[in-house]
Amino acid sequence: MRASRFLIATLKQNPSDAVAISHQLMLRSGMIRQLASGLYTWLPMGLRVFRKVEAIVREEMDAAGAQEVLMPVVQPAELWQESGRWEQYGPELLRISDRHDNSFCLGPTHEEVITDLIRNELRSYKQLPANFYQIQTKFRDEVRPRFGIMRAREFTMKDAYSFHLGQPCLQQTYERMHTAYCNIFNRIGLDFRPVLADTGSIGGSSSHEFHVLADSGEDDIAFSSGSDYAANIELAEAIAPARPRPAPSQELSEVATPGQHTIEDVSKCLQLSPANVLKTLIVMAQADADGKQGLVALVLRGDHELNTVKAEKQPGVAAPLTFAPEALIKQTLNCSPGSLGPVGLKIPLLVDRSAAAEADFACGANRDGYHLTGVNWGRDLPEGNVVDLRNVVAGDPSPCGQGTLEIKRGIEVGHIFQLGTKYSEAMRATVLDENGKEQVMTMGCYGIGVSRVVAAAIEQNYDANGIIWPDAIAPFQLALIPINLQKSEAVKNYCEQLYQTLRERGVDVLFMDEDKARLGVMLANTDLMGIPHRIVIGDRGLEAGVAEYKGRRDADKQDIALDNLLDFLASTLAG
RNA sequence: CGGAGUGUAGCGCAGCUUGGUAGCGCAUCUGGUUUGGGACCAGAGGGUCGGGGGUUCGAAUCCCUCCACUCCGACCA
Repeated sequence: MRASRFLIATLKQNPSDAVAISHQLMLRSGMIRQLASGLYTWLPMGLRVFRKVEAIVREEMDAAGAQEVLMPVVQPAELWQESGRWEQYGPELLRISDRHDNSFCLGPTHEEVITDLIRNELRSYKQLPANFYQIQTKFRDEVRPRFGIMRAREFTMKDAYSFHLGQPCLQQTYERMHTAYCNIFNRIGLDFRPVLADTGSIGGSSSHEFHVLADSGEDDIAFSSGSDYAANIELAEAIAPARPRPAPSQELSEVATPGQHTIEDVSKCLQLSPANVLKTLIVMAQADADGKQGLVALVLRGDHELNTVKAEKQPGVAAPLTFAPEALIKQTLNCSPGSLGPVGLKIPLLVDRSAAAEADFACGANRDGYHLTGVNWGRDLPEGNVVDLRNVVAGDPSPCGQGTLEIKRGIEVGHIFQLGTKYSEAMRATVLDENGKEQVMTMGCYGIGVSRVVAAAIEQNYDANGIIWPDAIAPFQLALIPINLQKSEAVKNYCEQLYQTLRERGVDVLFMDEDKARLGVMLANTDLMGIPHRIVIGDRGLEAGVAEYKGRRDADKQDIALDNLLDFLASTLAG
């Protein structure tokens, strides 16, 4: 490609409303422009990257035996009513009406449409397993779009849906997709991890997320130092401490702690470590048959953080997890939240494993302005109902039994689920089995955020000068930069010839052929755009028989003999 | 949805308190000088000052109202 015929829309200044690195660099390098909140146009430069990601995803999905389809973005309300999600899905689902006043939505995902298709097209168990995918625009009316492409309202997703008779068959395809996803992210060249994940609102049993590791990620991922165990922190199990609980050594006593409400205040005041001060959180209980909601107390060590996903899965706890309003706590328990404790509390108690292993601990006295010290489970209050309630922290023993946990930030770029029969059941997607009996199909679904991968790749690969693309998805592999193109016939002839040769060899080369372009501007632009390799050709070099080469990550440039240049590039670009 | 903020040339901003000819830097165009790491000189073009309403002789500036966008939080495949 000739730069003179290609939109290079780089910006020197950073647009003021971009915060995330990828958002800033995508705007500055001329990859995208914002149209409205959460809506972006892909410029030629950005689209080249996008297409390369798409191509890799497509190749690996095809190789894994999936078939490509393309389903509409606009979907009839009837299908969503059939699955029950027309009501379940919140305002994220953009609902629209046509001129006949029929209801539709913009698809945030395509389970309903594919299930509808498949129930009509597949009749026999002999056609299973089957896996269909598409690369399609999705729309989710996010409460707060942010970070540019990373969390846009309109985005592109590769979504695949598999159909099976029975769990074992689903398991096989699931594993095949797991492998395909690893292949995809390896080929793109990202540092990523598959991690165990919560299934969230899509439902189903087993689930893995694929995370690109980057400090700017929105998710916390827990890894074992001793095995390949990795899980989203939402899910990572905090196992009970290995050491047995020490025997009580102190007497129970009540101390005045006026005005001390937070764990920090109380532990300072009592001169105890926060780990030895238990906190008591009051949440709403599941409604009983009459629709009445009581309260449940959650007890954790002061230095630990409540894991809401774990808490709302506990029997008796309302989902979604809702903290009890302060007024209700005062009315029911006669005490403010800052002085609550598990001793003598008249509501159900759920005790975190680590909290249950504390002896001689402090906690609220259930009397405003007072705390208890020297409290011991079994002696001063009944052993509670001990469960896993907290977020793991770095240094915790890994639930796999080997090593300790380490925590890193990740950007979720892929998610695979075993859906089971949630949609096929609701929408009666069945086939005849070998006995001629109707069987509901078991489903899996597998997503990759194609547009988000582009942003995530930047979050993981940039420096002060701009983007550093992994070779596999760079908009151009090589920048060809002439010095004094308009003055030097020698430079012009050499570059034109090299450009032709490289094109014939299939190299994605960007020839910076604009007459008046200055060297500094070209170098700054190609760095900003993240082109992984560059060659500079000037009169001095030509006279000396060399071209200057620099890799985007290299500290120094190097001279390459012109005789050697094509071979050098062939091996460098391949590697 | 709660809190905060911003809308003035393609981008980044000043001007608003105290109403009186709409400015600066970058970018763009023309001419010239330059040319080995984001040049310089001279000139030019480009604005419904987010929209509507009001006050006033006069509104970017004061008042009312609507809209858009951003940030923090809550939320989230």
